[in-house]
Amino acid sequence: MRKKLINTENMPIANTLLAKLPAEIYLPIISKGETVALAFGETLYETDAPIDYVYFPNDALVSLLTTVDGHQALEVAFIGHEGMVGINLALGESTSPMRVIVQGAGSALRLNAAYFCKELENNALLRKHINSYISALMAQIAQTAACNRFHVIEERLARWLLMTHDRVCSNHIFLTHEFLANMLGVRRVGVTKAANSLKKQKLIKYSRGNITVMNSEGLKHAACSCYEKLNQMQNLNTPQTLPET
Amino acid sequence: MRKKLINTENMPIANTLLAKLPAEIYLPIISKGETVALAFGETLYETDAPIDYVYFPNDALVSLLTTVDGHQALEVAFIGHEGMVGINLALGESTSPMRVIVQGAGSALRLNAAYFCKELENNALLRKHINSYISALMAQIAQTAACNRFHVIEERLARWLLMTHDRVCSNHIFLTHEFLANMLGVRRVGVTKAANSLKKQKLIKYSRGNITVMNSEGLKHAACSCYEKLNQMQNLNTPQTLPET
DNA sequence: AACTCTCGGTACGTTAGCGCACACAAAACT
DNA sequence: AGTTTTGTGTGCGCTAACGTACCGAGAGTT
Repeated sequence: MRKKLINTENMPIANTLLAKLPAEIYLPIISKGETVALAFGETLYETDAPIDYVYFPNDALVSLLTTVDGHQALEVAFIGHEGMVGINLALGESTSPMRVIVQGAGSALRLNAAYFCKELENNALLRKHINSYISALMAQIAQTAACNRFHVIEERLARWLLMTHDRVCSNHIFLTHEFLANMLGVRRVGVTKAANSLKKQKLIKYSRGNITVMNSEGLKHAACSCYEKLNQMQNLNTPQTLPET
Repeated sequence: MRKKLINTENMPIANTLLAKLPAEIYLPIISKGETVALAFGETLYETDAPIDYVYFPNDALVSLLTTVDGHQALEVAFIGHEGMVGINLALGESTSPMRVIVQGAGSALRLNAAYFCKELENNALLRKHINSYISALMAQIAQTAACNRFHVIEERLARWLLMTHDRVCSNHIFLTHEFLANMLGVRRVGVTKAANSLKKQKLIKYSRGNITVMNSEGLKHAACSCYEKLNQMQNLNTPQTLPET
């Protein structure tokens, strides 16, 4: 697949998983990979399809989805700059058990599968960090599962918007209700109702796919406790509030 | 903690994850561990508590649980002879992100954490198998999440009973509705209603915690498709039907 | 300017599951 | 034998979410 490449000359590594490694380790890795633009809606892996590349998102946002028979999709995990996409490769599997899509356009460092595996084998520190991330991701999936079971749509929507908001580092999010419904595993109408309620509380505003977070502090109160919990799991400290629009 | 040890002289290794390894690898491992009896209801790890031992269940059954604020527990994964308990250790974490309890009494091979880590480091084949299991477990958690979201209690109950039934290799299961409610993340009354319905269909019978599977084929029809899917993920072929009671 | 498409709002009847409370019988304890 | 505890059944009102369907307004197209 053709990819738009990005000139990385004067770009900081925004992926914090890689950034945790010492420069002498991540620099060669970066030089071997390429920074690509991931487009909104793009599918990185289909269910059970081979993993050709792994991705370390910078400002891109990626979702892991499960599907069941006739139902919609359901997001089970959320990957931003704190993580990596394609972990199954690190576990010795060549395919992805889930559908993986780009949920927020942005850039990511892409490594080809063979190189990544080789690097992983030779580099204990990299392995250590990746393993630790896998562990966190599992915990995240489990927490999300409980959240989906117990919390109402409005709380989950608020959480979801916040998590996206934190990672794109902008008050603007481009997402339709239809799309959100697929993430949350509910009807579009359900999202519309919840979103409307948040709008009435002046926490967000939106129009035809353009969502703006107006009051992120307020949104935190509207969200379930899973927001804080998931942040802690990923060792993300809740970022400082951006100037509101 | 004191543990009832079991004489393993003439016992086959029933744990199929270990059994997949060549004898020259698993025999030393077994000799270094001890086969312990896990009692029903026992907690192996609390949330975020250290992992002192890992377990390879034989006929014991273990559940991974998440909890959220005021709500009940929710089972996110199910581990029997096909797996191992304490995988986070294999990922370099010393604590368990979830509560882990014994859901079906039985025996398991127990290894202490330090020995397990050392063995894992020195033994690439073991590592490979464990990693592959971790990958399957993640997929299982994700699938269970979707199941909990989309399927009705009765289907989920049927699935759950079948999965237990398959692993204990007996038509008898000792479990109260109360307990099941905690696994499925629903009210006890919800379980009672679903169980009653299955009973009326003559698929199971029960009385005060003693559940008997009467018609496992029928139960498969009552269960959601996740049953088959989860079995495939764990490379379990659906076991042959036991003589019905 | 007319057309089409996409996105969001609203409405209606239905239902699975909730919270709660009470009843009853088997088992366990004293 | 009497008392308490535990496991199951039932009932009632309530609500979040469902399926479905229709409508209107912005945005893009020709």
